[in-house]
Amino acid sequence: MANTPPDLNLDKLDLNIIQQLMHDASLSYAEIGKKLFVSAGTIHVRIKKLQEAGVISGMKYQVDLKKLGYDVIAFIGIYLEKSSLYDTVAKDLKKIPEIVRMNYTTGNYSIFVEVVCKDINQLRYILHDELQKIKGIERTETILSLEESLHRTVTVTPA
Amino acid sequence: MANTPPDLNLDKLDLNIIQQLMHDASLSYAEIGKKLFVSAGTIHVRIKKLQEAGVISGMKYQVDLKKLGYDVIAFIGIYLEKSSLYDTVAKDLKKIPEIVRMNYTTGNYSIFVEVVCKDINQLRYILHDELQKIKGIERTETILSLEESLHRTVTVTPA
DNA sequence: ATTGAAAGAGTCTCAGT
DNA sequence: ACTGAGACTCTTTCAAT
Repeated sequence: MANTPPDLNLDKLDLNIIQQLMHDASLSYAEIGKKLFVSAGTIHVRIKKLQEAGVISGMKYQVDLKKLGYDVIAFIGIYLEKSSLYDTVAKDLKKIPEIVRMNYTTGNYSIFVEVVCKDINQLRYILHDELQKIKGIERTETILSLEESLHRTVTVTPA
Repeated sequence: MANTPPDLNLDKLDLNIIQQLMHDASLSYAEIGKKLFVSAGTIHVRIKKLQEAGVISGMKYQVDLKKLGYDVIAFIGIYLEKSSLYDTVAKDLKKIPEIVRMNYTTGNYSIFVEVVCKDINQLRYILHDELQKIKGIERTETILSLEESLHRTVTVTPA
């Protein structure tokens, strides 16, 4: 359960590169280098090192899911009959493709998930048909997002 | 308040391209084209069209925040004194850089936010010092993530 | 709308410092 | 560990279909 070894000896340059790439992965090495006053080759070496260390992994396009008809974002808090059922329930939840995120949590809920789906009917289907079938869930509480007013990534630049 | 015009006339090819790129933006046009049995030029034209329509926007690197020392993910449900205070409270919340996501919600809470920070001390600081200062917040409820067991994106491939 | 080829830009490797 | 230049690959444009 111990955490990943924390000290990767990342210097200011590494953190600055990460900060750039986590916001825009399309920047060229030359562009990043220019901003940070080093050559494109150096940026290349650093990025390779960061990838090998697993600090940065793949790049993904941002997709506007609303434009694809996915209008509903909901958060669902799940109460378990026994908290020892976490593993088995988690396994079943993962099979539902609309569940995009799942956290084991403290507080009221044992499991907290995020669902993205097309409309309220589909959400009802997930809540009433799919979740009800899973053994070990006592009850659920749904928080429906009416508007997502912020979605960004944390700033990692050194102080 | 009306939604974005839904019909962009996306065909199967468009959806397949989106599906590929939202998982791995580093694929070359030639690679995607090979998988989908069209030329690289066609992929290029389609991606350009999708970008202009805003269906896909920038690409971002995935960053392992744990390896950078960000060990804490928490969800905070916020109760407002009056729900009309949403705009002004939202504006103040956005100033806190550790708040990475914010939704206006139904259910128990009026506002639901996600926080990413380095340790529990920093979380306490955000809860006790930063949030307390914001006018209009009645109280908050914190859900701490002990483990993130799933984080993926919804599947958009046509049925 | 799709294709294939040519021009331009970016990545990757490596010898030198 | 950083640099700069050459080899290679990818993106971008465009004339033809």
